Amino acid sequence: MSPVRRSTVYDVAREAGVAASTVSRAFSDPRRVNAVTREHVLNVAERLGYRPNPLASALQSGRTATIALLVPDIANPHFFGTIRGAEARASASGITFILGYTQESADNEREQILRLDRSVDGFVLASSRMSDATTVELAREHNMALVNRQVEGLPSAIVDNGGGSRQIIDHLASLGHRSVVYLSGPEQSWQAKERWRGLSAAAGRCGMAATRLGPFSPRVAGGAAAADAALVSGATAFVAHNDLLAIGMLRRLAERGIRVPRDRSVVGYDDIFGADFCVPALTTLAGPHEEAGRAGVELLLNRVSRAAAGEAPRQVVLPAHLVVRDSTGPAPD
Amino acid sequence: MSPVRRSTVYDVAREAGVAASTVSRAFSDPRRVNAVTREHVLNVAERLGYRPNPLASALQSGRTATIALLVPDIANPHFFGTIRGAEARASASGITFILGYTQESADNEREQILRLDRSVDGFVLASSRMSDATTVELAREHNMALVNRQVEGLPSAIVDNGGGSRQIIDHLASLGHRSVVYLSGPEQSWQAKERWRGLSAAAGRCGMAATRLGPFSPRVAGGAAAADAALVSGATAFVAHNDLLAIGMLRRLAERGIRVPRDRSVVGYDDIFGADFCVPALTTLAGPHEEAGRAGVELLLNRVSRAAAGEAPRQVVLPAHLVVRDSTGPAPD
DNA sequence: TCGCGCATGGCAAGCGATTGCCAAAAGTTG
DNA sequence: CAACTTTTGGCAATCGCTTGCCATGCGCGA
Repeated sequence: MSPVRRSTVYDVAREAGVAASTVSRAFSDPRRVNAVTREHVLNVAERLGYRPNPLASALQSGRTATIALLVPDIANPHFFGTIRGAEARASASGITFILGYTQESADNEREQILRLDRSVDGFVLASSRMSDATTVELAREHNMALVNRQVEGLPSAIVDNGGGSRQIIDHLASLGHRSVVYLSGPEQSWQAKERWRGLSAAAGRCGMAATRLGPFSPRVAGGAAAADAALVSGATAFVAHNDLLAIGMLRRLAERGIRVPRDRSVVGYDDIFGADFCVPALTTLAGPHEEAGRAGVELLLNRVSRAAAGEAPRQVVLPAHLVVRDSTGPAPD
Repeated sequence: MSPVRRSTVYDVAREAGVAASTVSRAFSDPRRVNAVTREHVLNVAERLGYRPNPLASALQSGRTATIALLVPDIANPHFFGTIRGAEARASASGITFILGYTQESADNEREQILRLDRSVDGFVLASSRMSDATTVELAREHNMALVNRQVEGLPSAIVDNGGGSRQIIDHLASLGHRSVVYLSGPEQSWQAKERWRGLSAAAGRCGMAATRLGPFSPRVAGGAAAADAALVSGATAFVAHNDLLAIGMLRRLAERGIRVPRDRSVVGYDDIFGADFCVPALTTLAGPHEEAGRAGVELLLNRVSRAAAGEAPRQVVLPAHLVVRDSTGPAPD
């Protein structure tokens, strides 16, 4: 492997007949060095195959040009959009992208932040499971932005599932449904709360009965329990915490001989890969999750400059929209 | 954010009444310091909330406790298994995990390796698009392991798609098919070559006609072109480069009124999320991809010690197995 | 001609750990 | 008890870059 000695600022400096500081500035602060000198230094550097050592640079300057994205569950296709968007935005700025997996645990999340602290310039937390208090406290010492979670005083980018839930209710209401049950996700999930808040508020407005069951494991495997519970509830429309759960429910309902959408309607959230080709194709609340990931990184990168300018952190809200497919239909008699 | 001054070895040293070197050793080389002293140092460190700065440590020691996984395409669910496995194995060893996305480009891959070089202890390349020559050359200066790609002299972990392809042919042959067409993936894809090699060899052995078409974009969107081309070929069995392509083909075939599996049979590779609930459910060659990701990291971590012991790099081959679902059936008359 | 300011480059002190080497203390052995 | 080994801790150099501060030289106005 690497028995090769990489060249350093000093090698370049010697070869170019300047001081190391000049080499450093030629790369990082062009205005600080004469254009001719700079050109010369860059040429020599090129010839020697010099690349600045990011570790040494970070150690001295405190800037790592690296960010970390922490997600609760790598297995969940829902996060792929966020991951892609975040990675793309980071690499567009030449920033190294660390992916951390917190296993749906707030402690784990906290631990990763502490561990990575010095190695990154900041964190993007996707669907963070930490309490508001813990989050705020950590934010005092660590640069961070949230995705699909809002906490007072912190920059965040969310897909408006709360508001979007209204679209679900309107859709169901127009199909004649009078009762809906929400199959809830993890208890610490801010999104689960938002979704329920949106659903119950909208249901209230149009006189529809709304109940909540759960929590259920937000995976395909959780669908069986959710479907059974939903059937017992007597509601005609089932809204699942996410598409994985919804797909699992569809499967269970089919097993039990319940016809969707004739007997019951099913709605999910996220519009994940597969939502369009499961059977029946799933009606679901889609959102620009890739965009949210991108925005999360953007907010993080801007945070320091905004704070310096005395501006408040931004809370970006991206619109969600309902994709109507085959899993919803008129309420049964 | 972080106006806080983190404590350093020196703070701990002063507070504990020892030298900084002792503090350092208390953490990294326990045998080198008396058990009582060590305990004391650790207590003081704990009290001061000391955490070693990984950057400073890496700069001096050359060890970063970080690895990078490079994948061609974050959007492809096929890689999720690999990513999960690799992440899990890395974090089990307390190793920071960098995810890089190479956009199916060999140049990009190379550039990332050069860029990250000093920041990581090594690279795991998943389905690398680089030529053997480039790979070997880079491997001289960089610690790396391959997943789903074999190159002479480098450690690798692959899912045996070449061998597994025989299972596909056997399955199709037993259903009476006499001709098969392979809808190929990216030209630089080693896997695509392996799959075709396996298919054509096995087909030859049982007197089945095998042809190859393509390359096609290995995504759902590529399925339409692939399906149309496959139909023209006249073969009764279609083997797609991966499940995404296969799902796209199923969709196109349905549009065109071709019934699967009655009129044609379709097989994919990877058994991705969704392969079991698309319609018809997809027959596909499944493999332990998570395991492959894990093994890739494992090989990387062991590489240095094995090289020191004069052992040759290992080439791990993990078995694939055919999952028969509804997209394959008896050959039409 | 003198003085002043600005552009440019160099010096050297860090950043926070690791580690080779040395010395003192403690333990072993005959 | 002398001589020798082993254990343990400290010193100080080092990893490669950044950056505050100083020195030089030049242009330019008065």
